[in-house]
Amino acid sequence: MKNENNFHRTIKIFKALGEPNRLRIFLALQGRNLCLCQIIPIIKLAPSTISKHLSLLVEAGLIERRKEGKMVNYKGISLKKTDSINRSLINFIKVIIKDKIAIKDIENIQRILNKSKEELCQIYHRK
Amino acid sequence: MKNENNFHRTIKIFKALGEPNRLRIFLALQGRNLCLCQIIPIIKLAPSTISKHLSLLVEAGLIERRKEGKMVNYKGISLKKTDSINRSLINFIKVIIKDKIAIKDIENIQRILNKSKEELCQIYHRK
DNA sequence: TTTATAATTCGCCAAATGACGAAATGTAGA
DNA sequence: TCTACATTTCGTCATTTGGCGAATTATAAA
Repeated sequence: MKNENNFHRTIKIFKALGEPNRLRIFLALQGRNLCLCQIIPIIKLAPSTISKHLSLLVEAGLIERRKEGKMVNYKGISLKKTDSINRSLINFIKVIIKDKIAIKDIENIQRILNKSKEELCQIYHRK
Repeated sequence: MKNENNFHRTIKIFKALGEPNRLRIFLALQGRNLCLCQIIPIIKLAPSTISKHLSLLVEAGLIERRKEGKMVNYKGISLKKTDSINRSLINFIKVIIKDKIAIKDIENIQRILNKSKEELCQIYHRK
């Protein structure tokens, strides 16, 4: 991997993860596939805001976007095909993921996964 | 170390390093002691701006401040007494430090270290 | 092809950020 | 004590960021 762009890529990564709601989204997507409608009840922000956050995380190469029908699934980058910068992020993630806020979010995710995506989408569309 | 504050501490770290000039300052201070007047010719910003950046890095626990007479020396946190978050940062640093921008800054530092601190201070005071 | 709906883009606003120069602070030496 | 000077704090400004709702896009189903 070229070192030339490491600096700018690093800035993007730090900027992306330096915002509390984005860090929470990023941690929620570790080893987990979630679509926008599932992230809304975790982060509790407007769909458009969350969508923007997700785009920034994709831009930084921290999560992956995959379209599936009408829905768009997001997940944390797979650890196998990571470059040296991403690899060094993994330890970081392992530490932060044990944090109170992250744990609370993940508990919340368990509850959300019991509901269908369709049901979750209806909640925010009906208002 | 308590996990409770990891989240907020992580935000502070990412925020601090997500700004190009601060990342450059942070990298310049890895294994190196520099005072404000030495950082000015590297980063080329107003003393007050650099001072503010340094304060943010101190706040995030990424660098240390030590007063020595009229001057204030800064250096990267020592790796020995680091906690788990800092330890996981070290790998990151090792990757970024090889970047073009960081290398250019460090070459510049070599030239600056040949000048006396007094001389460097005079440069920005005379205007 | 029309309709419903999941997500994104757009336009706006308030708050935060990064920059500067001027003023203030603190220390060393005269 | 007075002066010089290294750094920080303060006040201001332009730019960026994060939030929202409305409009748009894209896809699946009717």
